[in-house]
Amino acid sequence: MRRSRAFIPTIKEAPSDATLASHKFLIRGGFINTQGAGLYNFMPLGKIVLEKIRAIVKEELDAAGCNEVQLSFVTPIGLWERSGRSETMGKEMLRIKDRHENEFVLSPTNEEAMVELVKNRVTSYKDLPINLYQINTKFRDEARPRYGLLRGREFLMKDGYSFHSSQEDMIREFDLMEATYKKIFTRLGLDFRVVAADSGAIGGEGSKEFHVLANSGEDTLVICEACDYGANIETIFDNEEVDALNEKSYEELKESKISKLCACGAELHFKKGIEVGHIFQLGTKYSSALEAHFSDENGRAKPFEMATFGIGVSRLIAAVIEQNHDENGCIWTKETAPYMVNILVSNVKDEAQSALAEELYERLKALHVEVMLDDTKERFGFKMKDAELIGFPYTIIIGKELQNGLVQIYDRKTKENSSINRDEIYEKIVELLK
RNA sequence: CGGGGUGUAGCUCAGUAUGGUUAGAGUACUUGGUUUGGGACCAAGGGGCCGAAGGUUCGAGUCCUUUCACCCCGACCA
Repeated sequence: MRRSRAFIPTIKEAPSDATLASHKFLIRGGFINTQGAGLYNFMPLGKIVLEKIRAIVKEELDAAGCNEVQLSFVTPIGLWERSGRSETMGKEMLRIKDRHENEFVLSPTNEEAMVELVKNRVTSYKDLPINLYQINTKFRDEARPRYGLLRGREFLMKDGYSFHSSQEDMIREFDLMEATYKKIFTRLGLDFRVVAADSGAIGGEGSKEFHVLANSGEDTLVICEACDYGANIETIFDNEEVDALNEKSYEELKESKISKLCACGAELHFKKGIEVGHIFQLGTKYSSALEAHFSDENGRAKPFEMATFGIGVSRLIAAVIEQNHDENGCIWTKETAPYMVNILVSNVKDEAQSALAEELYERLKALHVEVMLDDTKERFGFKMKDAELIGFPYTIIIGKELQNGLVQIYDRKTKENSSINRDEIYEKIVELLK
């Protein structure tokens, strides 16, 4: 993409309401803009990142044997009345009426709809197990949306549901999804932890959360560095005790509770996390309520054993930036960067600079490298600041050193600026991208 | 949903206690010139139903009423 043709409205000042780095930089960098409270538009850069994350989620789930579907976003209220969640989820569900005064809900999650989809279509134990997922818009009418993409009302989430003939098989799938989620977050280049969690409004027994570690995280995690143990603090302490923790008088709580939690006995640490994934063992809660049955080996009707699996896809965009940024802007990981390479022409009026940039641009495009050519007439400093704000992993600087036969590669993460002979730059950048 | 706050240029904000020329600054944008390796400088421009609706007044960005939106603290939550 040529910068001169791209719609990337970067701005110098962040909106006054943005407090988090991800919120500020995603807006300043022209990735997203605010449509209303908790509502965001994805502009070209944001859309590219969103699609990249979505693609990785899909690839790994498909590889694990899941089936992608797409459910309607608007659902009849009756669906929610049958499960009882019309009551229990309350105002979190946004209700609307059509011209006939029929009531509908903008789906906040889809257990009911997915059970209805499978009910009477999967009727035998021979058809099980089955794992269905979708990556689709959700709407939760949060009492107080905030923090940009981290807590919007409308968001993109992957929600998956598996159906089984036995609890053992459901647990097998649960473990498979845990492993799959680890692959996904590892590919995204994130530092994350899996912790024991509360099941909350979704219901169910065993549940694990996946947290991206970041100081701005809303959740507090108790983590053992020696073994795999980790838990959301909500599972260990009640609210009063959590308040006590915030006042740093937690030594006694630690003595009384935490010390008994970790089998290996090593020291436990508190860390802040952003929840980006949550997997639940549901059992038969929804299949029973909605009378979704299959026939077992003896011809007896049984409700499906179920599990459910969520990933906050749009939230992940913000999580990547919360974990990877500096004072100048975004630092994308290799799998999330909207463009891997930015070719910066310091002075577009200099024919030698432009010619080399054009040549490199065409060669990299031919290799299917995601490359931006900054061919705008801005000054060098402006372009550098812009490149840092957007967060291209590599910027090839073609500027005044070209008269000495040199160009530079600026590494966004390390901030190193290394000079390369102009004849070696193509091979060098291809090497870096491997 | 409780408590607090803010709506004035694309963005960040002055101006509102005490009503009174043609509503301001910075930034962004346009044009010209000078610059040219870290968000340049000079000059000249364009851009506002002062959130909306009523009201008081000779006169309202400013006062009154209603309403909408947004933000912050809490409670709640992927």
